[in-house]
Amino acid sequence: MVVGDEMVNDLGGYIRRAREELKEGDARFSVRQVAGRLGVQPSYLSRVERGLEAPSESMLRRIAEDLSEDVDLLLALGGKISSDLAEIIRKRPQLFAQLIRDLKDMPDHGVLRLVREVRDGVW
Amino acid sequence: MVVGDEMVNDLGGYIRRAREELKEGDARFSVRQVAGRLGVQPSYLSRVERGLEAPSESMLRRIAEDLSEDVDLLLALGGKISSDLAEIIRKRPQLFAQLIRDLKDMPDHGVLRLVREVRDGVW
DNA sequence: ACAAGTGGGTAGTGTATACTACACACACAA
DNA sequence: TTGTGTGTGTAGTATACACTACCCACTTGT
Repeated sequence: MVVGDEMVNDLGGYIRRAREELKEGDARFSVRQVAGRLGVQPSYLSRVERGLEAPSESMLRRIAEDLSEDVDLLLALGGKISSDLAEIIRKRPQLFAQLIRDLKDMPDHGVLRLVREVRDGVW
Repeated sequence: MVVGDEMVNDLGGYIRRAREELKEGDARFSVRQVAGRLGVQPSYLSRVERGLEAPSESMLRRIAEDLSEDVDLLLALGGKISSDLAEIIRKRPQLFAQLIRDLKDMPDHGVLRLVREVRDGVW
């Protein structure tokens, strides 16, 4: 046993709901078949969906792809941050640390405006 | 043995330089004494400084404090991201993912301008 | 000569991570 | 009633992480 038989977060529930939804009308989304495509044991996927296991980043990526879910969201629910983002931050740690901490309490639409500004090359 | 006796990054060298510099004029910054204050074995600190060990986040925080170094920088050199930043990102993963990826290639002064904008509440 | 301090070598340890292997109980269809 | 599919329970495992404990060789001051 791994995580102490205690719930980890709501990653599992999210994955389960996503899979079950896909399963309506497509039998290829049973625990067994998804697990098969992921290359893991069905019981493992089952435990993940019940929040008893914390999958690795690469596993979460495979799950996200198979279920057509957003990778960053799934990683976040799994308590991880995409390694490419981590690398970007690690290259300029103080700069990004400052920015991110300042953005902590900014509402979504504020951050989004910033994103657009950057995108449109206002700088 | 832990890391395979191969260099991990330049975290060790950075720490060593910082410590040696402090040691000029203050004998309280020998490997032994610093290790003592950190609550670890001298040989462990020695291995860290030679890049043979990857210290935990809390250890890096203690080191940074003892040597008056920047925590975010040391964490970055150690391949980690401050857990408070990670948490901020995990709360709005897609939003921050987009922003950070867009900022990847922006020069420092560009990001800094953004930081100032946010700080001055331009939004 | 000796003590005290310097950095370093080697081995071992407890705990967590990220899984696998196999078996079980139930439901439904042929 | 056989077999095929569903999800799940339990146990075990290989590897990595983050250190500790102890010993060693060398230098420096008295």
